[in-house]
Amino acid sequence: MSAAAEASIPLVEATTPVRVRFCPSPTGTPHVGLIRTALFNWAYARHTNGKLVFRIEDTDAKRDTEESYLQLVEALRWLGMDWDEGVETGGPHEPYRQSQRGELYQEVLTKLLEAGYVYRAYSTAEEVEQRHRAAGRDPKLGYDNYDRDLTADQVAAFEAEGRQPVLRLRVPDEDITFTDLVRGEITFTAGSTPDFVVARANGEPLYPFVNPVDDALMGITHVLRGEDLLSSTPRQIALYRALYAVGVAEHLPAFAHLPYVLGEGSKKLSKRDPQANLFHHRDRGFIREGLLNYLALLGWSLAADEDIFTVDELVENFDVTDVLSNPARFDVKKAEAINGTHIRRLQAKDFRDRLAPYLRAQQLIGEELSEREAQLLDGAAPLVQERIALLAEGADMMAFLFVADQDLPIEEKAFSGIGPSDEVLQVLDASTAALEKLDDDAWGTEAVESALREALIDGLGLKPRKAFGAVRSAVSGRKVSPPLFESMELLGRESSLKRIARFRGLAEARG
RNA sequence: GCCCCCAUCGUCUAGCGGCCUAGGACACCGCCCUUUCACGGCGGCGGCACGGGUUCGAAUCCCGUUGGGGGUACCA
Repeated sequence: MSAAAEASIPLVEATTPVRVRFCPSPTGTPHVGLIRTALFNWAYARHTNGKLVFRIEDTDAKRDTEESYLQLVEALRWLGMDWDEGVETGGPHEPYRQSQRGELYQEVLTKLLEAGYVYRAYSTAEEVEQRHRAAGRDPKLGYDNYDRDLTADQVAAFEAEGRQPVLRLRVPDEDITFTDLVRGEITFTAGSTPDFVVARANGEPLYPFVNPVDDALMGITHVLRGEDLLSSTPRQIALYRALYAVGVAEHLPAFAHLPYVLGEGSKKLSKRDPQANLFHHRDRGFIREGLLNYLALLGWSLAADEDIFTVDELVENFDVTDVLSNPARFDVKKAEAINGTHIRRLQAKDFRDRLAPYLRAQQLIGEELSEREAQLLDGAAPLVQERIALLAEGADMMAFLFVADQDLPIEEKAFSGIGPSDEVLQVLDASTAALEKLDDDAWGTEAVESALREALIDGLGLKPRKAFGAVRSAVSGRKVSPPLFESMELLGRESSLKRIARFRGLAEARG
């Protein structure tokens, strides 16, 4: 167990086929930072033609939930990040949920214990602190490695007291250095890593143990994970060396610590913050192309003068070594802008299909599209596609088409800014007169436009900006709507006239 | 306290010793286009945290300071 022997664990080589993993704990709804980590792992696997393993670290029964697990799976599937081995799909290293790998951990623990890399520790936290005080050291120093070399008598005495020992790894008293793929060489000074607990007194193995053990067992070559785990790396390296010595690990994986995703201020985006919730963004109408593009931009970039790229371009160009080491703030405005660009790039049919669920969520259309609903959706989709950044906005913007004339909500703002009341009535009357002259079969965008222009611009001498405001308010109930004439064509003659009449009544009543 | 990470416009970033009087994107502000809102086009505002080195030359390398963040658990 000499230091030299431990240090001889081979590193992963450039030619080693890449095996990365995504190993979340199912505690709560998927966080965008976590998803960004998944994305980088996935992109790296695909870029290098390697494998992505999807493992679940559910060793904390108190916090893990099945619902959260299901959400994780749903999240990856929605975003199109497929995995080669893992939960749901299986693979050569099953099972992929740590809660089902207890026996494996016990075997490894036994090997380590027998080889002397792990030892039984009986000290309580209070005793450790007392010893620090007695020696004039800072009591907050952490474990003092006291139980490393207990004599047989001491052990017997503790056992006789009925004390249940935890298991600790013997961490070599030397500097631990490794080369982080995003940060370069990092050295943790000797003595800053106390012997840590690998298994509770009741035998349950802990995260700092099971995570590297599974990585070793599953042949993981590159560990791309959050920056928060950077400081646990020396412990893991120490463990890896021991695992190598007992034949469980064949190499030390390369590490890459990805920068944090920050929220407001300089704090890590909190799980409590709605911005952190992946599904919140989906519900608002982010599409996978847009969200993935934005998330990738948090720490990585494709080119100096282009922020927009496809998932394929990401995969083709992504390399962990290009990831920045400094944290990035999650900026919804920019995320939305990028999403809007991707929405505009969608094929008309594709856009229409992706919009439908958002209309359904607002109960504007049924499960099965009626002929009329399909017609409205087909007609209105191209009208909103270039004016929105989120799908939910699109549904919102075309909602007026899907409600009955008498039920159309008229926003308060729809009455303001469209001119004095008598002028509004005049505009509405002139519009009605002009539109009534159009037959049902003559009704169309062009015809409506020329009829209204003739009546309002030429007839009443109004500026276009002024002229159509009242009609827009009447037809859509809003100040802002998709293009008016197209909207009226979709709505139809009868409906358009009814809405104008209804709005006229409301406007008149208001005085 | 100790250990570790980070530091370019408000934000995300390009930059990896001379191409930088620092480029792009989002946001913001003008103007143009225009039936609203968007889209699109044009222009503007705005940054190398600070101090020392190294070098003919530093945003780029080194050291320090300051400021942020993380860890220091029988959580993950």
